[in-house]
Amino acid sequence: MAESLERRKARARALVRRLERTYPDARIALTFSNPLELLVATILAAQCTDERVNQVTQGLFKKYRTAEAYAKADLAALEREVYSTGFFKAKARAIIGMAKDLVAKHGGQVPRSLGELTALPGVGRKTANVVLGNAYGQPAIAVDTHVFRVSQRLGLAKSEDPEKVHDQLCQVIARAKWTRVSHLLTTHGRRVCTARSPACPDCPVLALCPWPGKTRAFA
DNA sequence: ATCCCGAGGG
DNA sequence: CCCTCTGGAT
Repeated sequence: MAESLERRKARARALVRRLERTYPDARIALTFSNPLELLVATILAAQCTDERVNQVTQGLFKKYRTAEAYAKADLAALEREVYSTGFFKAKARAIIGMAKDLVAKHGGQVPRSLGELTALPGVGRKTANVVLGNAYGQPAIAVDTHVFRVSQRLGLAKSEDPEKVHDQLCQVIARAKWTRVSHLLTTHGRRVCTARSPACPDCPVLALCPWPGKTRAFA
């Protein structure tokens, strides 16, 4: 007999309440409210520290201020500029391709719907949801590896498919809380519920956690 | 050595 | 479903 939806929602509420009290300062690490800047910064953030993204974007955002500017950018030059964030060839290509699409199909503006965002080259489900939630104030859960892992361990989602995890989270979390929960789960994943050696003894939701592997890293 | 606030391609 | 792309942190 599977846990009922109402039961799972109640569990999720308890978890979120506790995380909310533990991480009142939880927020997205890349705080660009400008949609284009947030979009570019989020693309650069893949497999890269926030510090380095902030470092690289400082110069980048002075040079490129519009989608048109990125669309006309020299590929080799942009590759050099984003080099230290890793995946530099793919990222530079993605940014230019995305910008060309913004100019050609959206008047140089960053669109506001999930479908339009993910249709942009280089923009996937995670990046699109970051933009929706943090630049446009729409309820949106961005499933990065932290949110995925923490959701699995806390039993908020069961699937191995990130897409389904996203949907299961949306099912169990109140819509108004989506963006906030995204930040809370990411913060918890970075600070405590880490991939390799989770700090279970210090975990604020240990009592609510059904993960079979909990605390064993320290046994 | 292994993983990471991903996405596209085969 | 698998693989690849990359530097950096641990």
